[in-house]
Amino acid sequence: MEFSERQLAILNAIINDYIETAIPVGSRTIARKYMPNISSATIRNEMSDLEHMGLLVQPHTSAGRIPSQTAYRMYVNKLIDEHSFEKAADTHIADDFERLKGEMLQVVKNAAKLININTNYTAIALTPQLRRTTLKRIQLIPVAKGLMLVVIVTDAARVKQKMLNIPSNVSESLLDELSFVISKRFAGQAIADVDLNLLDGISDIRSEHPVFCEAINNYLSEVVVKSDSSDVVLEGVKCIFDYPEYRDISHARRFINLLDKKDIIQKILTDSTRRGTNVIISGENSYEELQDFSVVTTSYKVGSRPIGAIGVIGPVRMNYPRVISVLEQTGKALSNVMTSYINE
Amino acid sequence: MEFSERQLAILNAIINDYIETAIPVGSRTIARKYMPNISSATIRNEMSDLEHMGLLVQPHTSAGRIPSQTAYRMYVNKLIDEHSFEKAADTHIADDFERLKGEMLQVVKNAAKLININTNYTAIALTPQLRRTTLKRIQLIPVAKGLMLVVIVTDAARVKQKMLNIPSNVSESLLDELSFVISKRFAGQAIADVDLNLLDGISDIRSEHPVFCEAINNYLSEVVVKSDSSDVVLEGVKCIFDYPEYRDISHARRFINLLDKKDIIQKILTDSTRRGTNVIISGENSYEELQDFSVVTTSYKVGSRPIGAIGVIGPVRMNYPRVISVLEQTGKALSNVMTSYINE
DNA sequence: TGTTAGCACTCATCAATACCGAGTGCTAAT
DNA sequence: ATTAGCACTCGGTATTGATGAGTGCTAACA
Repeated sequence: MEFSERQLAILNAIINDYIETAIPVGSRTIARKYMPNISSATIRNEMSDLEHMGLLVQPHTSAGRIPSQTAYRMYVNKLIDEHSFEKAADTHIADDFERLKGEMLQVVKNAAKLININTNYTAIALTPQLRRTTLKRIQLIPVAKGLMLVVIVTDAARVKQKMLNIPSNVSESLLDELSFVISKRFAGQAIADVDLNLLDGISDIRSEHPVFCEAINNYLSEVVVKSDSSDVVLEGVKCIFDYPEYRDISHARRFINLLDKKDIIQKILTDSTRRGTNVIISGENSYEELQDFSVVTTSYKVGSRPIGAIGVIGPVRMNYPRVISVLEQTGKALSNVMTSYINE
Repeated sequence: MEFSERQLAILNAIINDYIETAIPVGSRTIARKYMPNISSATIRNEMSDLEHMGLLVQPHTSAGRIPSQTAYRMYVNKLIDEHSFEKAADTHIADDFERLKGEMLQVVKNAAKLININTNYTAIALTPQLRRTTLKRIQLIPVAKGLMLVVIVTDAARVKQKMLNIPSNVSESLLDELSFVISKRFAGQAIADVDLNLLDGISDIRSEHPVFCEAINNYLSEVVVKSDSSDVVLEGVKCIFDYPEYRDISHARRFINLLDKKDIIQKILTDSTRRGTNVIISGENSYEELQDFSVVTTSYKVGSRPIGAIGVIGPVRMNYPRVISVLEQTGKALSNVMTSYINE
């Protein structure tokens, strides 16, 4: 598809105006605000053409036009190609991070809060994923007869724990010993590679408590594969009410429903962990649940290894340049913190 | 204040009807649905009296009446006095819990989910509070140069962790040794009582690394005092949209705002941890933020020691009998799980 | 003296109606 | 190719009137 300079200018003007005001924009508005030296009639003709090309949509006759999903897509692609979002947000994110070191979960929550404040959209985030981290230490702690707590600590200072049933003849000292041996043998390796069967010198334990060893192995492989929905962080849900498209209660309802289903958010964030910055407009392609919302995400890393993702969710009419800029800045700062824990 | 039998019956009818329908109820409705053998005119007279006593409110002339805050209070007090809520909810909560054992955080989340499903109001919960639990184990884990992770495990199988800065001359083996010594010395005691200064045989460590020991002590006393907002669990936010009073966007907005400020929820739940079942109607007394909402909470325990709280938040026109019943059942089941971890 | 029928009055809600204004498409003139 | 002009569309808002649920009061009744 080919566009004239002027068509592009008009399209851009419409997108920007609509993002700002949420009101369908008409030809006179464009003429007055953006291009005073051509008449509204001319713009009308161009707009008509743009509509036939599928870039503009008219909610009803005698209303102005709004950008189509395709138009947003073009706009965002150009934005990313030209890196023209970079100057869009002048924040103190990097500085703010300096004061916010702490346990990983908290760091990610703080990141979400910063994103929320700087964009005024609902921030979403995924805490560091175990699959992409290495083991620091494992601790098996007796809790009650037949019950123990497994605590896994990773290089990203992430802690994950779970209760496991154990045979009642497993002694406390055995748990201690095993904790020590496993931690020693597998420290620094990917969680996915931890496997009791590879452990020398405990064949007696293995043969005496096969069920027990099996249970630990199972948990380890499970914890690596399944990021559960409790890994999702939300911040600033209330922000949607600031946007007129959610005046209508049914829209607001769909939004809250979406956020209530953490597994969808988790899936989106997990997907985008491997992808770097990513924009999903109105749930394009997959994600029917995201109809009428846009999601922008980016990943954060330890070194060059992506371990989690942050993002925002909001109306399709989103301030993409600002959002992308804020996310990239935050992602970078977050990666720095994560990495510094490990490489120092 | 004195009431006739009939006045009480009428008041009760109004409350029940309004809870069910959310429509101001008029004299004819009462006559038709609840007391067909007296005329609407008589009921009108009684209602007029009840209004003068401050138990009914008229949204505007020529509308029916709705119960006042005082009326709800009376109603709830009677409910609790007479234990007449007990038959209000026939659930499978206790059974459902059987299948849901796991790590504490997850158990509490599941409890919240059950409450939400069984009441259709937004469930809130506070995870087990460290101040009220005893130490199981403490682990100091080196994460980077000058940085360690403190992991505290309690008898309620709750895990809490934080990053702490440490002097760079503190060695890995020292951390290991200290972990072992502290755990051994203080296991089974209240977290609040853990104090490195009471520890024999480490005076050399104390004198060599005073800052370091201080930091640990500080963190321990801090973690006990401050339940932070990350201890709050929410489930089923979307439910408010099922109730007509939140059709109005501004009400919905206030609700979401409230939930977004976790610290208020946390405060309410912390307060009610020591109180057993507790009903706050329209934020009576304290809590201005709760204007127009009601909160019902109950605590859960290890043995007889309350360690956390669960509850619901919803419209003042709430189905109190059912909610109280569900909460008490869930609280009991939750307490059983918590206690069983420890006493077996 | 408590209860009830009857009636005038109030007011939210809803449907019908008209009007305004922003916007379009088309045509003819420049 | 551009623009001025004009008829037409249609959502939003304001107005009006009818409807009905509800009240308060009074007078009659048991």
